[in-house]
Amino acid sequence: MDNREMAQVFEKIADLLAIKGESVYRINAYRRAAGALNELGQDVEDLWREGKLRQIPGVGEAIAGKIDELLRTGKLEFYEKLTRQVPETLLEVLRVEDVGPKRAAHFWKELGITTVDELEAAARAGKLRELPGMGERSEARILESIAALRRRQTERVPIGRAWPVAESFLERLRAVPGVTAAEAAGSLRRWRETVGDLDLIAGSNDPPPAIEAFLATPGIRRVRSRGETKVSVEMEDGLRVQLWIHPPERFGSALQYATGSKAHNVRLRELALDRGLSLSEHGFRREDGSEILCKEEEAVYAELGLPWIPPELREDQGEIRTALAGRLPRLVRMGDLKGEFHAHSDWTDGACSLREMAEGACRAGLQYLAITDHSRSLGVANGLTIERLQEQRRAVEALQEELGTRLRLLHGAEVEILADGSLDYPDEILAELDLVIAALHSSLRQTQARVTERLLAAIHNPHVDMIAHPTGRMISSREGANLDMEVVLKAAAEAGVVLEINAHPERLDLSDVHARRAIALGCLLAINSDAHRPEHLAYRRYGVGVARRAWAPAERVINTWDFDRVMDWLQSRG
DNA sequence: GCCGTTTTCGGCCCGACTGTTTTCAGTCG
Repeated sequence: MDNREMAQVFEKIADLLAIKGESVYRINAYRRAAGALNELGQDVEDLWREGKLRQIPGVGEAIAGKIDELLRTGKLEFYEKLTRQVPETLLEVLRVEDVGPKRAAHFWKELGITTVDELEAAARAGKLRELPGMGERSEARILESIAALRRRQTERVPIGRAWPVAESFLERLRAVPGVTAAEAAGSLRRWRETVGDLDLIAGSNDPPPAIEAFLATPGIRRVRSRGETKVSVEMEDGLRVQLWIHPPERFGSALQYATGSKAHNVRLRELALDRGLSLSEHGFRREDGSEILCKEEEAVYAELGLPWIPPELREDQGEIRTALAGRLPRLVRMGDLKGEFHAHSDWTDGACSLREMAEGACRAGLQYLAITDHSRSLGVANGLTIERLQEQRRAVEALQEELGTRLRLLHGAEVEILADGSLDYPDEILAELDLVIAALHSSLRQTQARVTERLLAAIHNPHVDMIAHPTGRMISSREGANLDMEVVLKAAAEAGVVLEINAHPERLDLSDVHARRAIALGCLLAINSDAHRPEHLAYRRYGVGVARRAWAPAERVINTWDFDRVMDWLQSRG
């Protein structure tokens, strides 16, 4: 049982306890433990073997005991007992918007409803409106929510789709007279790999025109709620977008609050309470009731004796302690990236010529670009035979002649790690390349032992400089290989092989959690677009988001290095 | 159920919006 599966068990326990009407604090304890497991960065089973479960924040005696039982037996008697008391299918009912634990319990106990289908039938039959606290409108609202739930393909949307939608709203809002600022908040601003919905904050003393502009944005299916200062809509594809409008003098407090994460904000509130202040989206309130307004987010942190903390770190993963100690890293920024190490051309499955890719890199302000087309075994991508690879090298050299010093080209390849762990080109061919990226594209479903062994073999090949998208996952569609990541990261650190953060928004592989662990273990990282056309170079911003969430200092990301330093490094590898 | 430079018990964030209510409960973030 991996961390994610175990976290899901604890999330379910929390929901079932909520339906039972248990103490919210007990419920939250399970949610916190689930969150901690998701953010752990290493296999919980390793900590378990070392007897270190209690070191996980939010895991005490009781939950440690449950983790132990789950790992020993694969089952949990406590969970099974709960599901005998509360039907497990009610968890599905909770996913309906506007139905929380209280209503779910109510519907179940009064009407025997245990599934979404039964809830829908009851609503259509006009039975919900008869319950106390319910009425016709609540019933209609629940029917709408059920329809919206069925339209939504997935609960969370990849960040690569979310940002462009957010930007279309923000652009309109910023053009409204009286709007002093408009920013994305929530998990989008923290650059999580997927977001549940979009949270936007605007500063204005005159909300109505801002709300009008917001509602005039194309693609809205329906308005979910609309108040004086807050409005919420659902897009055609089910994505939810909400806007809060605050007076400009409170914009910083509002943005800080809405950016979260919840756990981060709870910690900040504790710090505020220590200072006799209470903190909310409206700002600080002193004990005498007077207010401290924060126009800028920096002021919120300054009031608590903290430097501004980058949103990507706000996950309650030690950022506040580190900030108090003045030890926050100088995180890598988009503007730090000087080169791209992973790009394709029409020699394989790219859409554009070498020259078009090079021009794109120049427009993106890059100093250097590595052409790394696919190797011969990747037939679907028209992988390069040795002859074509060598022909391509001459073409790259010719293009370099033309480009002069505008852009430095590297000739490399994205070389298949074959099912037996060997590489797709012989060593003497690899030795001719400026840069060798090894990658898994096939046989991802092998056992953990086998697929890990393949990757280790690649890492130990002296010609391999970098590993592309280590797990091969696709966020919306495919689980990655079941790697023993701890072993892989340690081997990469030891061999000096760079691990890619593939910036394609469907990959983001390494993930934030694994990248952070990689940094802790001493690995070097690269942020690569894996561009198949020049516009894909813009994906790098998503990779930067992942790297920042991993606490990556610029120094550890080799794209921040000058071309000369990159060449020195490659030569030192032989 | 967890946690501790306010330690082993007593805290654990808080406001907007909606709908059903004449003052509040539920949900959400």
